Amino acid sequence: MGTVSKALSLLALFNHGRLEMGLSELTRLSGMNKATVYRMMTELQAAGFVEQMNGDRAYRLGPEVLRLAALREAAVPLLSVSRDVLRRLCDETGETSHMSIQRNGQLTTLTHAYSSHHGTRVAMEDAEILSLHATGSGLAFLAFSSEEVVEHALSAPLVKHTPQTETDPERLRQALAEAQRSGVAESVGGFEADVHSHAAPIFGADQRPIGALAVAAPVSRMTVELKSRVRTALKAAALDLTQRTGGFCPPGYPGGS
Amino acid sequence: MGTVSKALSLLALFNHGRLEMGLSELTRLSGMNKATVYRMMTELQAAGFVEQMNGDRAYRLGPEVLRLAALREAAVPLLSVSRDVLRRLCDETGETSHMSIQRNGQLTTLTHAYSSHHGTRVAMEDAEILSLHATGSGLAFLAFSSEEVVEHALSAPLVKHTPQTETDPERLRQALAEAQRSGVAESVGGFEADVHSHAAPIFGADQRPIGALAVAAPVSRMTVELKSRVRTALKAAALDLTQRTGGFCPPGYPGGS
DNA sequence: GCAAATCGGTTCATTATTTGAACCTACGGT
DNA sequence: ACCGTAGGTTCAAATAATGAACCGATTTGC
Repeated sequence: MGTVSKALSLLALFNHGRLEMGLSELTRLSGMNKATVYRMMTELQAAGFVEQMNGDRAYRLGPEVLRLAALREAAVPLLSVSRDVLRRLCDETGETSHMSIQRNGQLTTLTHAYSSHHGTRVAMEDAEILSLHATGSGLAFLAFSSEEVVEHALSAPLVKHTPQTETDPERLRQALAEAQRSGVAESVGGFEADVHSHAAPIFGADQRPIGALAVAAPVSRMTVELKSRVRTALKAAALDLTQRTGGFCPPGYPGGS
Repeated sequence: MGTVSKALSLLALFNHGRLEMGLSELTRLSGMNKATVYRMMTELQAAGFVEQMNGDRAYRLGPEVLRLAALREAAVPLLSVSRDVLRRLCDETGETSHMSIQRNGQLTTLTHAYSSHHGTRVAMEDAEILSLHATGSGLAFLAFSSEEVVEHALSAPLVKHTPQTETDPERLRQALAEAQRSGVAESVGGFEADVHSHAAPIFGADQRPIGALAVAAPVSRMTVELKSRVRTALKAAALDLTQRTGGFCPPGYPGGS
């Protein structure tokens, strides 16, 4: 692994639980030498990828990532299109919706929308990592991924996030088969208790899944009628998002050619 | 300069005019050896900072920058607060509004909002680099920056973007003095012909300016009445944004304590 | 109130990595 | 067939990364 990769791996250590980190923490988590980490952070800081605030010695992500994200959006308008699609998906279903993309074997939520239709709703945070086996999004993504990806995901230890989390590979494969048939995957309380999530995959220009679109509702509100409405709206929204971002559905995908 | 900085400088080459670049172009622009650039781009790609699409060999920014931007937003909610502030600023003035931040001596627009009040409006792109001497945003930023920053900006060759661009350092300093008094800077057709922009600075936790908030209108619509409304709304909006992002106005700033 | 631990930051000889000229193959234009 | 340019690869030489030890300042434990 080159020096550049090591430096970038420091950025990968940031997540929702660790929005700020000191030098020692970065050193511990990365397993690298303190001097090495220090020099790398100094270079990352000079480039604006991280910053150290007033007096505080902790590092946090810097403004340059915003500039790059804006440019990425200019090249591939995934977020702006998603926000539009999510807004309508929310309005149609009355529930929280969110979009996530895959990177490095992980699904990360990037944006979400809330409905004001109900007093209670499922709360979301952007940049959260979703479990592949325990969320609707994860299952929707896996259902249309290659066998190697599925095998890799299901052979790893399957975390039991809640008592309801399904961790039996055989039954998970059944869920994937069902999602392949209908185009929509679901998970009931698998990631967070009391949350029933439906999700459909988003495809890239190469017809492979790049992420997922999901609707998350409290278990108590998920009636047969709402399920039907969610599934219909979700399929249309995912197809819309795929097409408007220059993607194509694979031949076997139900509903969209 | 270390290897990491060199690799990150490759990312800095991306801008609105160059959303995608091939290996040769990157090599030429960076002035580095082709093999070096190739290895660095390979590492950046492995980390998800750039990607090469199907068959096409050109590189573009990758999905990892979106994840980092979402985390930066979680730590410092500048964009989300800005979008809210810009929306209202638009509604109040009926004109296009935008927000930009400073990085490395350059002002980059990060987000904007349009009004649907008029049939015509000033068009914006995110991630555009704003001239410091020829835009309201640039002048608003400089007006509250240190003397070294102002001197550095005004001693560099001042590009004449349009026939109306003011390039006389002496008169620009007068404009800065006026902005210091009122808290709002303006530029009439200095960056793009027929665009009249007003702007106010945004301050960080250290009381130094971090960027600017601006309203851009067609010159023909900028009446005395509208100017007055824009200036009032802008001052309130900039103060609001500064405070809601944890910033503080400097002692000498008019209007805000 | 003192000692030990921890923090961010720095040094410098050793070592491993980066570097770059040259080379390869493919492709499009003339 | 020739030339220019593209992306990608090789390997000896040169340069930059590394890490143990060290420093001063806080913080923690007792």
